[in-house]
Amino acid sequence: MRKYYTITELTREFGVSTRTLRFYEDEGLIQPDRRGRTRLFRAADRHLIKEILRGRRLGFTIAEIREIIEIYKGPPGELGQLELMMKRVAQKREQLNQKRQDIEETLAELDSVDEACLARLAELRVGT
Amino acid sequence: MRKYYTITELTREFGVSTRTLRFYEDEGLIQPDRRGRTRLFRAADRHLIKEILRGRRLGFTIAEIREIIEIYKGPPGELGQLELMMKRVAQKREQLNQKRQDIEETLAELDSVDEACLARLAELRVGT
DNA sequence: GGTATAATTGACTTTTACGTAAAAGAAAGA
DNA sequence: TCTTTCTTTTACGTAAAAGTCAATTATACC
Repeated sequence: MRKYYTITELTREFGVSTRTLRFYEDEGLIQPDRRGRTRLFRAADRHLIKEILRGRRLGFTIAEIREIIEIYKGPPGELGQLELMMKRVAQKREQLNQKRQDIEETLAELDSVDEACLARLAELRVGT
Repeated sequence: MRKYYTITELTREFGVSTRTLRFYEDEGLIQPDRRGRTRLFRAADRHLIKEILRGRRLGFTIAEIREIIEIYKGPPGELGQLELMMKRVAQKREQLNQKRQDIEETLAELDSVDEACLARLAELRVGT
């Protein structure tokens, strides 16, 4: 287990710019330590970055990603808060299910395009 | 089968603005007919809009959505083109598989959050 | 101790995907 | 005919998510 990661280590690992990581810090998504003015990222920050980029790939906005991250921060103690949290989880789950369905549909269409291509290729080989 | 849809019919059906549909036309994603200056959308346009919005939900940019739409336009005749097309299909499939994996991971984390919530609820009921 | 190398902040710019407002034509109902 | 209700084009505006550039400041290596 390493203690700290530098910002450029992480930009290389994840293929993002330093500007991006600083932007995520400004947005409050990560809170790296400091030694002087230099940022020191811990494993927790690194993990958060992974989750941010995952959300980004799925087309979530920063605001939506923030929601997801706050959900991860663990269940609160109070009853009302707990119910609110579970409602949010249910909402996110619905969004994700919608996206999953969108993916399945798109993949199915790509499959049929692929088949059509193969069919056309076969025709060409026979010599249309 | 209806012949034409007006722009507002479609905005209501899909919950988007007229500006959005005109924007998609400017971008060359749809090509509605005209009667005078008024746009008349056919079933094919309506179907394309569905696919555009599906891509949008998945976080694809307009450029990426355009790529997908051009793939749908059916296999070309020439060999080189066919191979290029199949390569593109394979690329899109990879992107979608990545997104699917992202979704599964996120859903799994939401599941464990949910469990933690339920556990905490049970504790509260017993009276911690 | 000088000189690359890496990191910082701050400000300005850019791109994407529309929103919004203005001005005007066309169709439809009272 | 008057008034709504749609629709159009043109043009400018904007929010999100960084990119880019400049001016500094440390750090590290030789």
